[in-house]
Amino acid sequence: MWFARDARIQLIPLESPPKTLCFTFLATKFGQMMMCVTKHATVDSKDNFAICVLHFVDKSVEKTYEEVRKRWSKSELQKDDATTQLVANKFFGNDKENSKAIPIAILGTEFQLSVWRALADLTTGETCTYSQLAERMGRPSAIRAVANAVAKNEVAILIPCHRIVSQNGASKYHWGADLKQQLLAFEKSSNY
DNA sequence: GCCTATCGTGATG
DNA sequence: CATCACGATAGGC
Repeated sequence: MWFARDARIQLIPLESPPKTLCFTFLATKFGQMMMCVTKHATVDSKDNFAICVLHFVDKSVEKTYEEVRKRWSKSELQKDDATTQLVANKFFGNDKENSKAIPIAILGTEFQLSVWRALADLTTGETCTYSQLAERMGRPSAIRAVANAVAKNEVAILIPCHRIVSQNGASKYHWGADLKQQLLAFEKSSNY
């Protein structure tokens, strides 16, 4: 499983943590991932599921689960392969047409939302430094704060935090700097 | 390489 | 509330 190139996303701010999160583990091109989806009331449609969490399993499923559980301690995590897989197929299927933007439910401060929205503006393969991003947001001196917010992104790939690199090439990543490089290399290659 | 300015967050009392 | 420590930084030396 992988995502369509230039997939469009729709960010839906949450006012409070969802009561329940359905989750499953998915096999992807770059390894196993944990995905959580939630019903949200903001969109008026019958299939109103939004993606809430998309984490790489870099150590073990237990570790990943534990991390997500801690972050979403107010929500009940419910193993639900069927529901989650349904959402995944709907938006990530190879043969699906991605006419619809992928709904992503996010919970964060105003500042964090603005950082994540800025991330969503980056195109596939495009990179940007932390300071450039800060400047783009009109907060040129809030570089460290921007980095903090970038690091707290819960939805890997779709909210492309891997496209932010440091000015000297150090370039850290929550799930490993090497994975970040792989992702960027892949985005720049022609076989996306 | 080390030093420091910088600023939003979360923890703590 | 007030304070504090902490970064996926950057720039000066």
